[in-house]
Parts: sequence; structure tokens; C-alpha cells
Amino acid sequence: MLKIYNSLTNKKETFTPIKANKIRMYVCGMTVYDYCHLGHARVMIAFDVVYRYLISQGYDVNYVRNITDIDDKIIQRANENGENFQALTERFIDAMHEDERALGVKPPSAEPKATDNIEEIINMITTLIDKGIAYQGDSGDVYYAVAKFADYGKLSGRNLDDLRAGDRVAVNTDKNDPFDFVLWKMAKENEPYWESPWGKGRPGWHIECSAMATKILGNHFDIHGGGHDLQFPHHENEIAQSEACTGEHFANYWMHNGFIRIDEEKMSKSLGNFFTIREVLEKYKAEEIRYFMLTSQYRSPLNYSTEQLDAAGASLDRLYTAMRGLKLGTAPKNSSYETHFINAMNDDFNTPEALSALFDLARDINIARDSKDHKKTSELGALLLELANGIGLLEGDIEAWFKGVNTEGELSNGAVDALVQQRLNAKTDKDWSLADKIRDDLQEQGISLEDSGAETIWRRT
RNA sequence: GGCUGAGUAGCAAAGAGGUUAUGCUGCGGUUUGCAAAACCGCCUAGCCCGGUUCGAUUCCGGGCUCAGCCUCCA
Repeated sequence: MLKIYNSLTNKKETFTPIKANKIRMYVCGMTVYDYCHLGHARVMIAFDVVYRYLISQGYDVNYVRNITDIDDKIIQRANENGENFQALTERFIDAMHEDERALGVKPPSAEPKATDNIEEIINMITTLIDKGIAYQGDSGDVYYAVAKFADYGKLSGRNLDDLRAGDRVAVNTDKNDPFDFVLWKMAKENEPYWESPWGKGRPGWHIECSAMATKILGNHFDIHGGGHDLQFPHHENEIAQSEACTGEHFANYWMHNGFIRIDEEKMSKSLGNFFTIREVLEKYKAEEIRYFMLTSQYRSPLNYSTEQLDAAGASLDRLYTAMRGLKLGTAPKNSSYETHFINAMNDDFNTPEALSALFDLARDINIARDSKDHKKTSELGALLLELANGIGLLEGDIEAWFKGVNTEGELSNGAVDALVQQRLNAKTDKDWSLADKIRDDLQEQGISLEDSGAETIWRRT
């Protein structure tokens, strides 16, 4: 029985879909004005794991993740570059998709863009104005009157009085209340715009998610996710907009992933302490990044460090080593390993615990292999692969994991194989000094040999 | 100041009111021509102070420290 920690109630709750077997999930995606960083990778991977796991449990999942392709930062960046904002966003959407493919993130069922849904956004704002919840200020901008929504603050566990006590919001005399937020923003000179009943302008950030989620998933759906920093005000505002507009409950379960940190401080664009996904991919394999993310539960903060990325590689080596050279059989059903794994994942997607089930399996595969129990080895191997694949691990070619692609200046795989064969001949002749010399020479070039019986396998280190 | 979370061994990170988490690292052993890999064993724990309990790292209360949100942010 799946339990999900619901930010709305701050409790783990048993997950019950609105329609049996059909799950509708919306996740706030990226604002595309720059390359994605590791923090974005965490959202991608966290919800990729949720998506994959729900599918593996037999659910039909409609997973929507939006793309914010119009906002102040995009306009600003486009102006700095002296380019059209669409040229900018298209470029970074492509880059984002490239990063996702590299990380083995499954594409969502739909990736709506704000600029493709202006009509729905305008309709929603119109309804809010008609209901007396939104109003137009003297500047022409349209605002949402938070005081008109009784439940305002229910997601983030605060109320307007708490917020006012914070006293950190700049006074904007155009608004009736400093906490009112913008739904439609008037275009300034040379800014991109769309026609609307209130004049030429563009949508505010919050309204696009309400409009797109409702359009694709309906007024009331199962899961809404995103980074923890979006809980307030973004998600709070989405609830206010959607529920005021439709009169229905918006999303049942709210999931928020924790941050990637650098030196125990949040990684973010504004702090400038970030590493882009592509930057890290130059030094580490995509699977190492994914494994690193999965070593902590998705809600916990995760401190970035090269030591942990290196450790991730070593851990994956262990799993791949267990799988190496196996003939796969049929995975057993309802084994204790699988139960352990499923129970962990059912407990709010506890990937660290699920990984421990994978290592139990790896150890028992190694034991079975050592004792020449071929049937058991092949069955457990199939199970390990199946479970690991469920969270996006061990999907790569096993030999390729160890041998990689030889880069310039390195020995080719064929050259290594030839030397390994020479060494095998030397071993047959009991010429240990030659055999050891070949092995030592290879070791110096980053090739590590392992003898197993009459065979020798190798890996790049 | 208000609202959330978190504090576990060398590093990372989980569960469970009493019974080995797990991975990486280190040490010892088995295995190996020697190695490597593998297997077995071991070393490092539970921020502080109270309380509940036969028993708490786990529950409760109070501190302390850290992070996040309250402003664009995954």
C-alpha cells in the first residue's frame, strides 16, 4: 500500500487515486532561460522515479510537467543577448531535453508551454474577475485578492497574519494588499505581449500552472509536485486560483522535493553556487548522478560533493559486478528482496532503503555464483535488473559500464583484449613474470584485470 | 520575528520501543601462482537536558545547532 507524504497535511497518507488505476500528476517544470543545474536534475529524477514506480505498479499515469517560456527573466536575458525571446527559450528547451535524455529521465506524457495556453490563461483570469476575486490596478496589471480566498495559506501552513508579521514584502501601492499577486502584467515598451481584455500584456507566473493543469488534467487531480521552494508562494497561489475559479478541490497530494546544496547551502541561480547538469556530466556518468540523488530520500536536502559522486560510482561498480557475465533467467515472484524493495518504495518512495534491497540481492548473487548455483544466479540476476530498472538504474550495457568508450590516447578495447590473451598464454606456460608484467603495464594505463577461472575480465578504472 | 524540516558512526544515509540497515572507506581472514573481484568477520553511532517505560537513538517536553520558505527560484 503506497503512502505519500502530503505537504498539505504534513503527514504520510495512504495514496488513493481519484479514478482507480488512473493517476494524474502535475509537476512544475523549468523556466527556460539558462542551462539546467543539478537542482533541476533532482526534480527531474525525483519525479521520474515516482513516474516509473507508479507505472511499474500497474497504474496508468498521465504525467504533465510544464515549461515556463515567458517571464521577466526570459525577457531580460533575451534583451541582454539581443535576441528574440522565443529563440532563447527554444534553445534552452532543446538543451533541457538533451540533459534529460542523458540522465535517463523518461519524457512526461505532456510538456505544455505557457505561451501555447494564453487563451486558457485569459479565460481563467476572466472567471476570477467575474467572481470578484481578481481586480485590475491603476497600472493595468490584474491582481488576485488573496483576502477573498478563505483557505489562503493552507498548503504552506501560514495565514495572512503570519505573513504580515514577516513584514518583508515591498509596498506596492497599485495592489489592494501587499500579498496580492499578479495574474496579468501589462507589456512595457518593446516587451513581448498578447492581446487581452485588459490590454497588451503577458501572464503572471502562477496562473499558467493553474490553467495548464486544469486544461490537461481537469479541475481535480491526484498529485501535484515541485521543488520545496515552490510551496510558497507559487503552489499556494495555484490553489487559490484554481479552487476559487472552479469551486473544486485542486490536487489531493502535494509532493515537494528537497534541495541540492553546496557546502550546506541551497544551490540556486540567484546565489550563483550551481553546477549545470552538462558540466557535471563531463566528469561523471549520468547514472552516477542518478544514484547519488537516490541515496537520499527525495524530501531530504542533499549536499553536492565529488566524494559522494565518486562513492556513487563505486557503489554502482558493485551492482554491475554482480550482474557481469550473468545469463539471465526468470525473476522469482514475491521474493523477500522484492517485498523489501516494494515496501521501501511504498513508504513515500524511500529509495535509500530500496537500494539496500538491491545490495542484498547483489551479495546473494555473488554467493550463488561462487557456489556454482547457476539457476539461482540467473534468477536473482533477473530480479536485480528488474528492480533496479524500476528506478532507472542498471539500464546501460554492463560491459560498457566497465570498459566505457576508450578516448584518445587510451588503449582500444581490442588492444586490451590482445594483451589479455597474451597474458593468458603466459599463464598457461606458468611464465608468471611475463603475466605480471602485462598486468602491471595495463594497470598503469588504467586497466584493471580480474581472473575468474580460466577467463580474465577487465575494466577501466 | 512567523512558518517548515533536520541533527545517526571516517563519509553518505535508512528503518525499527528490545533482535546485522545498506553503500563507500579502513583493518583482519578465506580464496587466488601472486593480485583483483568475491565471500566471512571487525572497527568507528545516534546534539544536550529532563520525562514516560522493565528497556529509547526511536515516544513526549525543553534547550542548542543547522537548513529552507516568508522576494525570482526546482
